[in-house]
Amino acid sequence: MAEKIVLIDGHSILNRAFYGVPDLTNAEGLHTNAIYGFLNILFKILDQENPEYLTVAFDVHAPTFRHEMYAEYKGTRKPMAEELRQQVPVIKEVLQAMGVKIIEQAGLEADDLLGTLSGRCEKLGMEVSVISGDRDLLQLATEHVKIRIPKTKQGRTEVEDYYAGDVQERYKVTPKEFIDLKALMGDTSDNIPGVPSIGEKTATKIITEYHSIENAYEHVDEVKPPRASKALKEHWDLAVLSKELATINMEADFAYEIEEAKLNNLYTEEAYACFQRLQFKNFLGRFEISAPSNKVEDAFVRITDKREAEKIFGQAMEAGRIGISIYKSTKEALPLFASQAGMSGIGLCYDDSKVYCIDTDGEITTDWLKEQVEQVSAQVDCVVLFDVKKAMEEFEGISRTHCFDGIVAAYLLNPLKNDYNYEDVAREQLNMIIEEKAEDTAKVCYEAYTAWKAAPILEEKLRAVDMWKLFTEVEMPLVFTLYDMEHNGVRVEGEALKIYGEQLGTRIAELEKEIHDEAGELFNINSPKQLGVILFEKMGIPGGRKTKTGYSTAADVLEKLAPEHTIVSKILEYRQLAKLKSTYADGLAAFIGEDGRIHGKFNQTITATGRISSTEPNLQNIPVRMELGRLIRKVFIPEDGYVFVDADYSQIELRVLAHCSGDEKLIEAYREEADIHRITASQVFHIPFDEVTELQRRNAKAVNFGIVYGISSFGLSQDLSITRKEAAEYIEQYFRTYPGIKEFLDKAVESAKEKGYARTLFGRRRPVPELKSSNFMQRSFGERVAMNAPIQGAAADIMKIAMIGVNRRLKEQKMKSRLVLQVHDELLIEAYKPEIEEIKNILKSEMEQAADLKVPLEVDMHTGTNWYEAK
DNA sequence: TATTTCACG
DNA sequence: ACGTACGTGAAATAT
Repeated sequence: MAEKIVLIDGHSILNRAFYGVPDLTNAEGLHTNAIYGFLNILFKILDQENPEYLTVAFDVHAPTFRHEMYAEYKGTRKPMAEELRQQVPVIKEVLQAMGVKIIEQAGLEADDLLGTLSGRCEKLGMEVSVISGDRDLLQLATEHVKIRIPKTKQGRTEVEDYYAGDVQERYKVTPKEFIDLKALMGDTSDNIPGVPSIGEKTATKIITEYHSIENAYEHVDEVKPPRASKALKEHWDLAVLSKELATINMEADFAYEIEEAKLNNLYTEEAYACFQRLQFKNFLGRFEISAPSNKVEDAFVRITDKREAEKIFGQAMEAGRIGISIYKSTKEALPLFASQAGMSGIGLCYDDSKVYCIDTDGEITTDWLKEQVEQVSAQVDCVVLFDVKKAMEEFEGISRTHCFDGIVAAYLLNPLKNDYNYEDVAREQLNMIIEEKAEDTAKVCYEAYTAWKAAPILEEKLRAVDMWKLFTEVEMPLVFTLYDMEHNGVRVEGEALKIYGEQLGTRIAELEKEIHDEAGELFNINSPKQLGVILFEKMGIPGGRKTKTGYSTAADVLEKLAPEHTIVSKILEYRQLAKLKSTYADGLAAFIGEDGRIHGKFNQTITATGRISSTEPNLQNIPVRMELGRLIRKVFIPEDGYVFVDADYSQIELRVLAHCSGDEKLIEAYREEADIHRITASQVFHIPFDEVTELQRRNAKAVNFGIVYGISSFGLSQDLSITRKEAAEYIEQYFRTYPGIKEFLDKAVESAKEKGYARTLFGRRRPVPELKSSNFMQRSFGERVAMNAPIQGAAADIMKIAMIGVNRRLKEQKMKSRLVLQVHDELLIEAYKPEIEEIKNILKSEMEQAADLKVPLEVDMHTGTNWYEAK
C-alpha cells in the first residue's frame, strides 16, 4: 500500500470552522470556536485516513479573510474578525504541541504550498489528501490526489471528496480545465474578476467545448452564445488575468523535508495542557493516561508514623513558607455521612526536596494534626493554602495574619474564571500538568507542593499589576471576616416560615384553579412554553416579544396585558407567590440548621467586579421591594437578648462616581446632603429644586442608575417606557449638566480599550476582552462594562474594607455582637443589647471612614427585633 | 445541561 | 443593521 499524506489548508479550514461553530470562549475570555471546529475536522480526517504524514499550510499574512456573508458584495474584503484573528496563533501553538508540521512561507500563498506539495508527494508515489474549504483547489485533483471539502450540515461535518474523475463528473471539466472555468466565470469570494456576463452555465459550455480559454479565443467568432463571444473578445485581458490569478503554482520554491511531516503521537503532554487551557473536555478523552514523568512525584512521601510527623512539623516550623492541603477520605465515609467526614490527612510542603502526605490512619489523630498545623502556622511567615475559608473548617485557629490563599490570588489576577483550583494554578503558574486520576496521596501532595511553589510567583504577579496591597490588606483579611460571618450564621424562625409558606400555598391553589378555569384546560402555569401557547395562541391575546424558544411571558410583557385580561393578572400574582414559596419559604427552610440558624456561604471568588456573592442559600436577594415578599424578613430574628442593627450606604455607587469623575456639580450636590435625585432633576431640567415633580425626580433617578450601568439610550428608554429619542435627549442633557461625568466615562472606556481591563480606585482589575470584538453588540457590552466595573468595583472594595474594620473592632473589643449578613451596600449585625450604642458607633465610623472620597460617605442605620423592622 | 423567569444590590 | 441596561443565584421546565 502506498503511503498517505494529509495536507491541510490551515486558514481555509479555520475560517470555515469559525463560521460553522457557535461562539465558544474559555475561562480567559479567549474565543475558541474556530480552533475547536478545526480540531474536530482534523481528528475526523485522521481517524478516517490514518495517514503516515501530515502537514498544515498557512498564509503568512492573512489580514483580509472575507466574511462569508459579505462574499456576495464584490470586492469587499473585510478585515478578519478579531475573534478569529486571535485564534490563529493559538491553533498554531496547538498543532506545534501535537508535533504537527506547519509550513508557511513569505511571498507564497497556502494554495501554492499545497499545490507544490501535492505534486511532489504524488511523484514520490504517495496518496495525497488535500483538505480545504476552498473549491479553487479542485484543480489539484488527480488519480492520486484527492481534494476533500468539509461541510457542516446540521452540526455534523461531512466531507465531499474529489478525485480527478469526481471533478469531471460534478463540473463536466477536468481539474486543469477547472482553472479556465474559473477564469471565465470568476469568483467573487476570491477576488477573481472573470469575464463579465459569463456565468457558470456559459463558462461550462465553453470549456467543455474548447478545453481552454486560449483555444476558445482562437475560435472566438464561433463561440456561442454571441453575447459570450462578444464578452470574450472585449475582455480577453480580464480572462487572462483571471486565469493567472486562479492558477495555483505547482513549482513553488521552498524547502520541505518529508520526514518532518511524519505523524507521531499527537497526544503529548503539551497538547494535553493546551486542551485543558482551551477547555476542550471532549478531546481530552483522546489522550491515553500516560504516566507523567514528573520529577515532583518522586518527592512525595506518605507519613503515618507520629514520630516522623513530629520531626517534619519541627522542620516546618523553621521554614519561611509552607504549603498545606487537606484531604478527606472518600472511600471510608458512607455517602450519607460524607458531609460529616472529617479530615483524614494533610499535604505539607516547605521545600523542593520533599512533599509529605501526613495521614491519620495510624496513631496520628485529627486533633493532633490540627494542633500541629495551627502551631506551625503561627511560627512561619507564610502559610499557603487553596481556599483558606474552607480549610478553617478544620483549622479554626490557623494564623489569621500569615495566610496566603492561592485561589483568592488567582481570582484577583483573573476574576473572569468560573472556578479556581490548584490544578489550574499549577498549569498557569508552574507550567505543570497534573493528571486527573492521581491517587489521594499524590493529589494532596501536588496541592501542597503547588501552594508552596506558586505563592511567590503569584505574589510577584500581583505586585506587577499593583494588586499586592489589595490582596494583603483587603482580600486576605476578608477571608476571615467572611469565615466569621458564615460561622455566625443568621437565626431564622422555622415555624413562622412554615406558616408563611402554608398561607402562600392556599392562595396559590386558589389562583391555580381560577387560571385553569379561565383557560378552559389544565396546564402547567410554571412552564413559559405552555403558558405562551395558552395565552397567545389558544386565547388569542396579542403576544409581544419572542424569546429564542417561543413567546416571552416575562413580567414586563404580561403587565402590559394585565388590565385587559383578568387571567394575566392572576398569572402574575401566581408567579409572585410561587416564587416566594419555592425559593424563599421552602427554600430557606431547607437550610435552617440544628442551631436554628442559616449558615449560608459568602463567596469571594465569583464576581467579575469584586463583589461578594451569596449561595446555599442566597441571602443577598431576600425580597424587600414588594410588601408581601418583604414580610419574609420577619422570620430573620436575633437571638434572645440581642437586636438587629442594619446599616446601609446611601447611594454608594453614585458617590464613587462623583469622586472618580471629580465633577464639580455632582460633588457639590452631594455636599449639600439633600435628595440627590431631586437635585439632579432640578439641574438637568433647569427647574427650581422645590418645583421638581415626582415624574421628573423619577426620571432623574433612572438616569442616575443608568449612568452607573454604562448608560445606553435603549436601556433607559426601556426602563422609563419612553422612546429611544427621548431617552437620548435625557442623557445628552445629563452630560451637559455634568460634563465631568461624560469625560470620566469616556476615559474609562478608552483606557479599558487600550489596556484590556477596567480598574477601580483600589487597583482591582477586570479584564474586558469584549472591547476587541468585531461584533457590535459584544463591543457595546464591553463599553458598558468598562464604565460600570470601576464604579461597582470600587463600591465593593469600600464595603469590604468596612466589613473588615467592623469585624476587627468587634473582636478587638471582645464584643458579643456579631456580623451576620452583607448585602452589597448593607451590613446586618446581631447586636448584644448592652452593646447597641457601641455597635452603632462602630458601624457608622468604620463604614463612613472606609474610604476618603471627595464626597462624604453616608450611612443609614436602623434597629429592630427582626430584619423587616431593622431595614 | 440550557433556558426562562424573577428575587436582590 | 445590529438588539441591550451592570452585577448576582435559585427554581422550574424543557432538552
